[in-house]
This record gives sequence, structure tokens and C-alpha cells, in this order.
Amino acid sequence: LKTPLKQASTSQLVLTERQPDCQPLTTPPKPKETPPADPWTPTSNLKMLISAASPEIRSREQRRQLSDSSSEVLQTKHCLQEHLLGDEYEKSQPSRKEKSLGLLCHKFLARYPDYPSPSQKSYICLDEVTEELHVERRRIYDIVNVLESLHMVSRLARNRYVWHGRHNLPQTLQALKKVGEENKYIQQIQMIKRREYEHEFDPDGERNEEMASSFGSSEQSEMSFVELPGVEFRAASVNGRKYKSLRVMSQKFVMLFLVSTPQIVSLEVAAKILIGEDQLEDLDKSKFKTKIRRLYDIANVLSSLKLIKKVHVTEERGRKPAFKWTGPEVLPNTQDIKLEATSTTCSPPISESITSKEQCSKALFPSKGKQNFTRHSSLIKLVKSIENDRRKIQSAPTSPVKISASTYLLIIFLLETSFSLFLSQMTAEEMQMKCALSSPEAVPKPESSQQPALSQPLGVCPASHSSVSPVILPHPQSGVSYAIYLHPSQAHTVTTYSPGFMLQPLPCANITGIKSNNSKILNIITTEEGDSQRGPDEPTKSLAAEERPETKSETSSQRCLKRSQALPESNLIKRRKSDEESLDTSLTFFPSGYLIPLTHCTHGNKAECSTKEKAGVCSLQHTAYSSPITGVIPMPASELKTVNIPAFHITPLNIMLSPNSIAAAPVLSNSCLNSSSTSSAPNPSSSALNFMLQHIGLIPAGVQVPANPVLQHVPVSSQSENISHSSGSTNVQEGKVTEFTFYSPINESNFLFSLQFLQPKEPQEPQAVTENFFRTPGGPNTEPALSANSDGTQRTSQGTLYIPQRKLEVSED
DNA sequence: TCCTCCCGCCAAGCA
DNA sequence: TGCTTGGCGGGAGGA
Repeated sequence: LKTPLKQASTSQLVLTERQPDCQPLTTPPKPKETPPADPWTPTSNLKMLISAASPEIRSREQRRQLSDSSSEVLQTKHCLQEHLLGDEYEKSQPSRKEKSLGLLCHKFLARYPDYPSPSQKSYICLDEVTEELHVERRRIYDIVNVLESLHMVSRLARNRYVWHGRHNLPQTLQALKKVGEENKYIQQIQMIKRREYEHEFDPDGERNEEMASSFGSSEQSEMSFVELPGVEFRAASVNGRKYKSLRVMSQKFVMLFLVSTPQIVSLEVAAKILIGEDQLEDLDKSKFKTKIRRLYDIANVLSSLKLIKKVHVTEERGRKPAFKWTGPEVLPNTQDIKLEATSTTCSPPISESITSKEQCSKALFPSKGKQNFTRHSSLIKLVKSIENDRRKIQSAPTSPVKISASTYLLIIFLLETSFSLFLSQMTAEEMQMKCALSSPEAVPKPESSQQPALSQPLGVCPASHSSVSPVILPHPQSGVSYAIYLHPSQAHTVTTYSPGFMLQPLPCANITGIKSNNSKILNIITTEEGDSQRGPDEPTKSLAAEERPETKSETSSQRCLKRSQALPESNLIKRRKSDEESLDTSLTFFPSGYLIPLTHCTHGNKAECSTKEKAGVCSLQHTAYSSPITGVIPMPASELKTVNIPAFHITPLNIMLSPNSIAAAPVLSNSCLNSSSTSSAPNPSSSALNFMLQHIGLIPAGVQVPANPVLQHVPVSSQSENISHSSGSTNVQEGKVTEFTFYSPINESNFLFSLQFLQPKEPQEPQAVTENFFRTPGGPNTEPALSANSDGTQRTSQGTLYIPQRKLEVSED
């Protein structure tokens, strides 16, 4: 049994990639030709190893020669060591980088083909490897253990492993994803992030206790090595150490990527989850540090396999190392994979008919048997057909459309509530949250009829700790705006029913990957993902980073408020994908979503848009329509290309409306809008609250909930800097902001969201509401909301819904 | 200063 | 009992 030979092209590719300055692999020079007097350089050993990986020297004889030469080189090294002074010798040693596990793994992988012939088994002899690579066995174990976790190798006997290559990788990843879903890793991630967020405001809170309960007992959550059928697992030790082994850690680490959306996992979160599964009560620094060390080891190997890539996630608390999944996309299981676990405490067999996603679906949306709604060409045709029908309906003379702010808020709240319920497993009592709405029941958005037909998308981020993020954007063809609600686990089978709204799954495998027909009107809502795609030198990022205020002495509520004010500017800079390069980098982040037409609960007369539509200026109508699937219009994937959805959003919601919108609101007086004093702020109507609560089923129809006392009106003096940066608008820079801040009635320190009303210095004439009621800031060239308007006169008339998010940037090293 | 992770001790367990 | 395997954490290089 001999170590199999690696294909020449592969080894050269891998090694030259890692060592771009090395020579093309040719027949290596005989080591004997190396003059002994040559100084031992840090790269000489590496060059020799590269030569060793060359196929030309793969014959037994040549390998023997190489081995001889290696020993000679070692002798030379020792000799050199004797003759050199200590410092000189140390300097002559390979640098730390050149001895890194990642590079070693590259060299290791270069020895074996990615896809070995199934008929010919490849064997790995550890002694051989350690000798040829000149490393300690210990290091090889690190590599092999991680490879074992992916079933790329398996242990055959002492000192001997079988090389499987990447043949098993898709199956393994699929299995790991499934197990990860069943272990609710996504929820654990969310929980940790939520705890982190809350910890900012409650540093003395009983964090561990809550976290322990969220993780469940360590026994229950303990999971051992995930095996594949046909890949025998023969760990050297079958004691308790196995459950802490690098193999299991590696698998768990990979699971985190596979269940996350986006597939970025910070080391901190990963370590906490791994610790949490072991012994949460021992969550001390040293243990955390150790986990981090091991994760680095694993990450190095995974990076060498090109499964992950290191990035940095910058959020408000600083820059954190993280890794982004760059491996193959793991599609949802189409057939159950029988997994075997070596632990009795492992998850139940995965062959159960009800998958995690289905369970999620049922938990979330318990009714209506509709399930899959697969995006298919026929579906697109159907959508077009429906849209045509709707156009015909809408072409009838109607009155101008008014969009209710409560419609938006209702959606936001509904989504937030529903998903929070599911993800955080809120209690029923918590669900009785009395969330007051300060907004008018109908806040029309004055808008010029000359508004470009294809307007800005609207970004909406839920208020807190939900793992899904809706984005509302107009639908140019249909004239209806939609909330796109993305499921973090790429749910593809979820169908929901909710009073007044229907959520339609949009199972786009890659919603950002399809070229838009109207890309110029689509804008990026900058998110963490968006940031991650942004080059480090892009101005928006630095702008956002610079403008983030930081005051350590502020109180929690102040921080909340500050966050709510600061976030828009830093995160809602819309970004337009103007070239293919940027498009490419935006791929694969949001594989699924739900579309929620915002036609429900429109108020006032319908828009008379037949003529406008002909003129191409009024294609968006927020009118109720009655198509065969009323209320359910899948968003063509082409329009989703440039939409980035925030994924981490333990985020306050910050809604900014134009004063003109407010002016048109029947229940909000101008005095309120014009006032920046707390005393004069009127208590907002509770009708919107009742409307919303009824819609989400928290209270029966007819029951009225009084205006919520937890609503706080927070006057904000001219936050011109915030506003101007976030919107890019110049004509609101000097505006006043009246802000309503919503707190949870359960925990008043729990900031939910804030509603800000903008009043520019020069009031605009109230105008008829159009589809462009809400806008996201930014856009093409970072000012899409403005640049979309050709005349620029409508900017102040456009209501703006700013969705702040936690400051979080992802940068790649 | 902090991140990153090499390095090797040493314990568990196998042959 | 020697060897293999691998958990673990000190501490140093590097950013």
C-alpha cells in the first residue's frame, strides 16, 4: 500500500496558487546538486517539498532518492545549525507563516487527487506523510481529523488512512446541513446574537442562565460524529474525548455555515455554540480561548479545501474574525439521507418524513396545506399573466392611491412577531405585547405624478432578533410593492396564512443571481451582506464607519436611541450594482424569500393610473386587486437581483416619513409634526394599533386596545447629519425630526423600533400619494432615492422608510 | 495590543 | 509497555 500519486496539474495548481512565485513544477533538481554551502533559506525546504509533489518524481526510485536527499538536507540543516549563531539560525528558519497549518494542508492535499478513482483505493501512510512533509505527526493529525469530519479520509488502521477525496463531500455537506438544522443551530446563532445585543444594554444580566436554557441541556444537545453510510468511522479512541474531537468540532463548524444565511460565521459565535454544547456553566475565558484555537486549526484546513474564506465582520463592538462559506452550495435534501450517529444522545434519525424545515413551516404557518412553490419557468409565465390581468384591472379609472403607513407597519409587525415567535419561542404572554402605533391610520404620501415609474425599493428591517428580514420594494410591472421576506434557512416549503396577508414562498435558489431587466431602478439596501460584498475601498463603507458615533458613557436608552438614529446613515446607503463584477459578488446570499404584496389595507381612492401608466410614470399602484391569486404575486427573480437582505438584525427599526406624508395623515396633526417638544406630542391614535393587532390575530375584531403607554415620543432635534447621510438628500438636511420610540411592554428597556417624522425646512405641498411612498435611501451612486428622480424636486416629497441595522460590515482579507 | 496559531506536553487508549 | 492519537494551553510571531 503506497501513497497514491497526485495529478500533476492539481498539485501544481494548488501549490503555485499558494506560492505564486515558485517555479513551474518540473523535474526537481537533485538535492545532491545543492551545494552544501548554500544558505538554508526559508523557502528552500518548501521548494523541495513542491518538487516532491511533482509527478515526475513519483516513482518509487525517485521517491527514495528524495527521501535520501531529504535526510541529507536535514543533515545539512543540523550542520548549519552548528555553524551558525543562534540568532542567525533562527532567522534562517522558515517563518511562522511558512509552517502554518494551512500551507501544510495545501501540501498535504497536493499529494492526493481530489477525485480518486473509486476502483483504486488510495491510502495514506502517516509515517510517509510526516517524513515527506517534514512535520510532526501531531500536525498531520490535525489535518486528517478535519478531513475525516468531511469524510474525505477515513481511518483504516494505525498509521493508515484511506483517501476518499471529494467524492463524499456533497453527501457529507448535505448530511451536516440536515443535522445542523435539526440541532437548531440557526436558532442558537440567533440567540447568541440576541444575547450579545441585549448584553450591551444589560451587561449584568443573567446571560448564561438564559443561554443555557436556550441551548437546552448539554446532554440533549450533545452531538457526535455524523457518519455517512459506507464510510466507516474508526476513531482511534472511543472514549469521551471523541466527543470533543476535532472531527466533531469541525463538523459542527461546517454545520453553522450550512444553516446560516448568509453563510458567514464568526469565530466567537461558533466558539460559543461549541462551548454551549459542552458545558455552558464552564463558560470561562480559557475554554473560550481554547475553542477559538481549535477553530483556527479547523478553519485553516477548511480554507485549504476552499470551503471557507476568512473575512472580518465589523459591527458596533468591533472587528471580529469570521469565515464565509465558499464551498459548494448545499441544496435542500430531496431525499432523506440515512445518517448514523455514534452517540446515543445524537439527534433522531434524519430519515423522518418531517424535516426540520417542514416543522418550521408548520410551526410558523400552521394552516393551509399549500407547500412548495417552486420557481419555475411556468411560474414566471403565470406571474406575467397575472400581472397582465391586474394591469387590466388597474387600468380602470381610479382615484389616486393612498398607502397606509399602518399597512407597512402591520407587515413589519406581523413578520416580526411571527418570526420572533418561532425563532425565539416567545411565550404567549409575550405575544400579548401591546405595541402602540403612533402613526396615523392612513398616512398618504404626497408624491408628484411625475415620479418615475420605476422607483426605489423599500427596505424594511424587523425590529429585533428575528432571523428573517423583509424588504419591501415596488413591483414595476404589477404596480404593487412587495415585502420580500427571506427565510434564513432557505426555506423552500413554507407557505403561510395570516389574516389579511398571504406570504408566498419564493424559492429562488439564488435570488440575486438573475439579471434584472430594470437594474437601474433597483437599489441595494446595504446590509451586512452588502457590506461583505463591498470592496474595502468603497466609499460607502468608510462613510458608514466614520459616522458611527460612540460614546461610552451613554445610557442604554440613549444608546438605543443613538443606534436608531445612527444606523440608517451607516447601513442604509443604497448601493446599485452597476457592473457585472459587483453583481457577481452579490450572489448566493439570499436563496429564498417570501413576497408580500402591499396592496392590502389601502385607503382612499384608487389611483387613476391608466394614463399615467401609459406615460410610464405610474406603474406602481398600491391598489387592491383581484387576480386568481389575489394578494399573492411572486416577485420575479429578476427584480431581486440587487436586493440585499440583512440577516443579523437585532435591530431597531427606524422609520422616517416625510412631513408631507404626515400632513396628509388624518390622525396626526401638524402641530405634532412641527413640534419637537415632548409635552405637546399627542398620543397617537390607537386605531392603527387595534387594526394591526386584529390583523395579526392578537385581539378579536371589535376589541379595542387603548393607546399604549409604553409608546414614547422622543423629540429629536434636528439630526441633520444623520438624515442627510442616510438619505443623501440635501433638502432634508435642515429638517426636524420627530421621533416616536416603541418599547416592549414586557421589558421597557427592550427597544423595539422608532418612528421618525422628518420635516424639512421648507414644507412641501401635500401631494397625491403614489406608489413611492416609502423609499430607501441611497441607490445608484449611493443616492438612488434621489437620483431616481429626474427633476429632483420630488425628493422631499418622498416618504422615506429607513431601516437601520446593526452596524456590521464584512470585509475580506 | 490583540490576533493567530505553532508547538509540544502529556494523557488516553490501542496493539 | 511502547506507540498512536489527540486534547489542551503556553506563548511567540505577526498584523
